[in-house]
Amino acid sequence: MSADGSRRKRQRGKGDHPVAAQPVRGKTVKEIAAAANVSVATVSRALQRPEIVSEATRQHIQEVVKRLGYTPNALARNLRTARTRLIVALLPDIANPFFSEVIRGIEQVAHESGYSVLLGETQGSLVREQAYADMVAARQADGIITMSPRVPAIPIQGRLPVVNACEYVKDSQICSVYVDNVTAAATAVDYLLTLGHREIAFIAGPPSSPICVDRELGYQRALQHARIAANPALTAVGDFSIEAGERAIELLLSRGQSFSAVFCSNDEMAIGAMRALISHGRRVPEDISVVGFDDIRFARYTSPALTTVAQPKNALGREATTMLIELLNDPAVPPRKRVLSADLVVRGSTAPRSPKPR
Amino acid sequence: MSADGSRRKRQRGKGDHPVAAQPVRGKTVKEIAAAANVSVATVSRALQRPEIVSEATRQHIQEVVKRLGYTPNALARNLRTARTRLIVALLPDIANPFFSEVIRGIEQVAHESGYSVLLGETQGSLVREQAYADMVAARQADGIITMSPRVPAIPIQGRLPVVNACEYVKDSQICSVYVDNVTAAATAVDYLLTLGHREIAFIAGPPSSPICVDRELGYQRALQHARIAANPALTAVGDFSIEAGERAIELLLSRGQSFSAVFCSNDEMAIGAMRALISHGRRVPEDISVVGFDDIRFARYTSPALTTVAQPKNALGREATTMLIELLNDPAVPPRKRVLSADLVVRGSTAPRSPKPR
DNA sequence: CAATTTCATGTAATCCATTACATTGCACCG
DNA sequence: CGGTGCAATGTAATGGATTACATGAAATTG
Repeated sequence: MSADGSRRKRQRGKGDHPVAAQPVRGKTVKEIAAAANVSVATVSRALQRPEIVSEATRQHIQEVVKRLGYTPNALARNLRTARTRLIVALLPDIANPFFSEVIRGIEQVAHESGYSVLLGETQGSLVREQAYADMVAARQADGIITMSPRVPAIPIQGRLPVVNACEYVKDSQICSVYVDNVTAAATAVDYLLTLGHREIAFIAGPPSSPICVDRELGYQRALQHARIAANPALTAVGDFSIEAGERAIELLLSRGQSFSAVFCSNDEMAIGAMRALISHGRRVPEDISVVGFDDIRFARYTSPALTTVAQPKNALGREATTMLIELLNDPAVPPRKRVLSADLVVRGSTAPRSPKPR
Repeated sequence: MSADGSRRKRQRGKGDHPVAAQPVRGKTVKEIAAAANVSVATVSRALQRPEIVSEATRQHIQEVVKRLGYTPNALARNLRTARTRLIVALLPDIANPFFSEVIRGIEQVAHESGYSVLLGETQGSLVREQAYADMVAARQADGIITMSPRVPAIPIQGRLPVVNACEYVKDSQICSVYVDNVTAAATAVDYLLTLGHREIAFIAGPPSSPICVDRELGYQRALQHARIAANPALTAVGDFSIEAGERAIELLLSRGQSFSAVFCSNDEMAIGAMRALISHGRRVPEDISVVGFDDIRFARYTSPALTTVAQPKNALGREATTMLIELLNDPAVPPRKRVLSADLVVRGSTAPRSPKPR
């Protein structure tokens, strides 16, 4: 039958992609068992729990495994055991250096606990987030750490194996780890106030993200404490990119309002802001002070070096992963939100308000 | 034979990790088939190739699937079909912005072809690389794109489903996509020469990476063409980090050799170099010109903005993925090395050699 | 109208490893 | 010496989806 075998009827849908002709399958336990003259069970045991196999058998099997170059099929294993020991970390944007440090923390804890981490870049797209989340529903991964302010829907029963890092969602069922953005932002603005600044502009992040709302809240709260009326004309909104920071400054300057300091919702926008200010002939920090948020690696290397709010990036990652693994080990642990604190790092981009403004 | 025998049953190896008590298993085709009053085959078909199932049945099944919240178990599917439609991209360092753009290119092509991409950060560790590569041997992924100058061993028969991007290995069996680093580096150094520089320092990258050797080669070749004797005292080696760039400058300056320009093997080291130069009272570019390599996103935002060699990052990623998918579809395609070209981007960190040096 | 396709669906084999349960053999006990 | 316990290993069920092959009904053909 099918002497030629190859392209039978093979009718295919239109949206389909070419299919590999290559069903190269690897070695199986069976082959190893045969070669080693033992049963499949013994081979499996020799590999999974060597201590319950006799010394001689174990060595013999290991030798055969090595000689034949056998790697157990993880799909079969995971199918059977219903665990993958794999965590997917969703990051909105690899290009954003803020996340790299968080990832480090995630990987550290994951590896300590015998998990592997795979990263999925979502570029803020819900579709992409959902696609990666579906891997959990499809049992290809055990859990998810997401750094967007959203939790994808996963149609499984019981607790969602999802932890929110850096961001958080209202849903009290979802574990989160993040910093106290209100306080952190207020601290930064307070610092500007102590430097004598009164007209402090604010470059906000996307309002869809709760942490951005919080940062704005902190900004307003600090002003309020100092009995300074909020001036909506001093606020611009950006999307976290360097370019957005530049555009925000263009906008602020075009409004004709004077200001002697800018607080930015993240470092990249601060970098853009500094650049735009300089290209408009303002000196940083002599004319205008700039403060960022995150303390990305490059913040130290801008000139002037950026004063910013340092998030405990590594700790955020570590803590999130710890929570996720806890939850994977025991779905009954109560959900919790863990709030870390962030510290202001003073560098060269801030200075006391100069006597003659503008 | 376990003379110890202490904890009888449930005895576990020492390196073991806690095991979840939760074998929460999801819905299965069987349940859906039962609920929809059809056979499992029909359910599977309705989901995989809807066009071969009758309109009515298909709709009915889809309704049931939705109602019951069913997601097919990908492990079972992949086990059966021996394909995962998953590509793992190994990147040495997420913190390095160079790779982000490459990843973009990878994801674009992958998605167009119905593949998902997962990223594995290796931090240059062979062990980590190997761990991710093993996923292919274990059939958890179809192929690998690696951005290190190494190809992990994968014990499978036939062609290794591996493509090297940005870097390349000697092995002619392995597909690679990279830029002509020799020419690119030479172009950059030529440019410095046309600006009148004669004493050009070089900050090399790790010599373990062929592309770094090539960049050094390009540097030397350009000097040679200009009949300038190579001066080993003007070369320092770094590991691609900003800090390495700073240290390299410290070293070069400490040697007491004068130089009016520095060519760096990547942008981050160039950023570090600029910073170190400035903190030593040298002006960039008035006293010393600096050139980088890669054209990372931040290169445009340093002050002065960095002159650098722009790699076609997106194209590198796209091309590598195209190759990999080709190879996955037909393991018989001949291996090839694809060399793209890189362009010099002139910005503010370079200037003609000033008349009075030092 | 009988013969032949075609279509829609069902039955059951298959992918590969894990593991509950069964079996064997030996040491040790009273 | 028969019985008990344990270590080592084997047999076979299991996980969940895909799909070759089989079947029956409807459509087409001469």
